Amino acid sequence: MLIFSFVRRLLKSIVIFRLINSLKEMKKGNITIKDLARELNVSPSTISRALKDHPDISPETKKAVKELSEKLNYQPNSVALSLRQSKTNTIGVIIPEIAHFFFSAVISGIEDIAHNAGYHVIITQSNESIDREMMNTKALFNSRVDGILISISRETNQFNHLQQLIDAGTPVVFFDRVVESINACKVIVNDEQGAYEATTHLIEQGYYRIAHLAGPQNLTISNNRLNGFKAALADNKYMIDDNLIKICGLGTYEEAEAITNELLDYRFPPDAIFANNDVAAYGAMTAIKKRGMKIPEDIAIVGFSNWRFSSLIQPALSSVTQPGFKMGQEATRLLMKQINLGKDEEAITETISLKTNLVVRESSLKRPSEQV
Amino acid sequence: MLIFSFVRRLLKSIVIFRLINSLKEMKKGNITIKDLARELNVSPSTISRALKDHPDISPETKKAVKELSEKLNYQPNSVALSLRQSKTNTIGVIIPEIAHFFFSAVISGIEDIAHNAGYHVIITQSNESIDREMMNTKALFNSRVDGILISISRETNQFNHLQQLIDAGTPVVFFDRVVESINACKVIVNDEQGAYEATTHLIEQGYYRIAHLAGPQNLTISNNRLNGFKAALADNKYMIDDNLIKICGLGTYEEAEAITNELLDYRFPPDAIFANNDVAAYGAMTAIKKRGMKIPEDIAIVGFSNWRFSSLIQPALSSVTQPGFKMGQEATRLLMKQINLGKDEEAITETISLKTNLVVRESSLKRPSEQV
DNA sequence: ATGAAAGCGCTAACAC
DNA sequence: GTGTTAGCGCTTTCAT
Repeated sequence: MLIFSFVRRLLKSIVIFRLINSLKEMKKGNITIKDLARELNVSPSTISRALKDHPDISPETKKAVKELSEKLNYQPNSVALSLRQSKTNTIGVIIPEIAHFFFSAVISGIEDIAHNAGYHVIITQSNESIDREMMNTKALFNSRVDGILISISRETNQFNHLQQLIDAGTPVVFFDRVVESINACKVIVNDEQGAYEATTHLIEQGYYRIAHLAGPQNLTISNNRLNGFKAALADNKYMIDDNLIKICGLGTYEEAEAITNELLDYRFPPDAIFANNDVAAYGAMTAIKKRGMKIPEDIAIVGFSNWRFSSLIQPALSSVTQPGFKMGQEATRLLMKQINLGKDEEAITETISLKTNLVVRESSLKRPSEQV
Repeated sequence: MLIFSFVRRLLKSIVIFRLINSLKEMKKGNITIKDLARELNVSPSTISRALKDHPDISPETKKAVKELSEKLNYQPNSVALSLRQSKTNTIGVIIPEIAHFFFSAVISGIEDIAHNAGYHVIITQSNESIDREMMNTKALFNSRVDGILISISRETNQFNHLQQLIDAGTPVVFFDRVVESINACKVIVNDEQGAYEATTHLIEQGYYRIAHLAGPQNLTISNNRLNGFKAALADNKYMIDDNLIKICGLGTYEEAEAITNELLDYRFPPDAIFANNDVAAYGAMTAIKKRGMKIPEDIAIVGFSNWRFSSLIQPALSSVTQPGFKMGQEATRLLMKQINLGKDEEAITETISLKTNLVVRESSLKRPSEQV
């Protein structure tokens, strides 16, 4: 009688214990290795080893551990792991703007490679502000990301925060908007070649008075594009007419519109315009349309493209597009290479230059000879 | 003499120690609280407290600590913090596709709110695959993110992984593509109202035979849009002609093109088309153009928009656009609310329905009365 | 084949 | 006002 009662109480307390236990687990859903250990009467280390198929562990133990972990839906805590191994399996990305076709394509490429390599991707945007870029660099560093991919903001004119990052040993890869003066891995678009191709294409189509709406000359990309433009003219024995090269320093489409109007007012106006970017192309298009002129019958346009206005101009105009997805992929590959570098191997500082794509819209380019 | 020599040796050893120390720090750039403590001959806890302006710490100590931490550029290790507080200050996002205008706008909205709340954002994409979606859910859970924002993949037809997540206590907010059967926070677009507005707009412009290219009727959104369309007709005392409602089940533009051709072959063809999505709109546009008909002189089109084809149709056609940025913001706000909920407060399960925007292109809509 | 113990970097309850 | 200690969850020597 007494024994019976004792056993009953024991059972009851066990049941209650289990109940409380599972309730607790329900509530915070965080089963740990300790929990498994307690349940199976082994030490945490055994669980840890069993879960990773360590050869020392007996098959029975392994089986038991795996079954229980399955049953309780044990999920390892990556944060603890990160702390232990000083490795987060996470990379950080800093870009000027997310909702931008080019950059979202880049992110997609980054995620593609990172995911396959077992890495997470933390996205931050600088919104073209250097302050925010600095905050993001610091925050990502504090999160101990294993590497950082960055395209600098338009405002960024000093680079201490980036140099510090590199000096602290964080692998960094720059893409698209890179810092010339920093010795690091970079992935860029071959703007010069893109501009060269676009201009050559215009020439091949028979255009002979091609203007260029250039970007601010302190930006490397603007300069490269201008150089590509000039090189194409030179290689085709065209004269370089400085009156047909106009710098749009503000970057607004109103400016481009005004400048295009100047060009159109020439006694011998251009028959084609190569625009440094889509904003300029849009401005040019606006000016032309307002005059009741037709594209491409009266004048052709090709522009480097970019998201903000692309939905407005892409269908109408030919463009030189940047390979965003590929850029994301290549940058991430480069980063992975650096991350997996042995401690004592020397850092790599490769620069990859990607080709642009020339997208020709029939409606925007015709041989003048085919015009009425 | 002897004393002098001793002092010199002492100084020398100190200098060497410092040198080695700073070299070590240079190499891995990871100054810890312990390092600061050792340097200042205080305990780590004092450093910790001094850095967070704990009232117990003397002003002098605080000053010394802050100066040193500044000098050595100490950066707290967020991983350790996360482990300690079981809080990562990170939220996870699972979307079908990143390089999609709508979704990148959503991400941007998410990052906006998250950043201001001091959170990081981890982006993962499911690529419309349920397997990958499940992997991502698990990986994010393992990373112990403080909450998850998700738009389910097109393939997702069972929801255990999501229900488990919620049961485990992870705050979850669904957006755009939500799961009806799960009780959780959701942010959606009011498709019915959007369709209603677009249709009403066509009616107001004087169109009187409006066809609808509908989507597969198992998708809630298609159904909602169809309902909005019908409601607008009904409210304007238009007859609902089932012959003018065509379901495009495949979702290809070729299908939409073929169906549009059917419509155009009617003895009394429609004078306007309201397309369930941009693919359908594009198909309709193609069919119309191939017949040499003009938009909108011969027939008008309005479509729900979405990125893939938007650069092709947006400039030409009016559209109903989804507020991606705002959706990201609202979803994140909702998530933050849940995260900041006291342990014992009951979960919230709010649903927010956002308005669409009707974007009217002059070139795509004219009063028939103004036609020749 | 398994356990005990230390430690990744930080904080907070508890001493003194 | 400051130090000691324990512990977040996990791995990994070193014992046994």
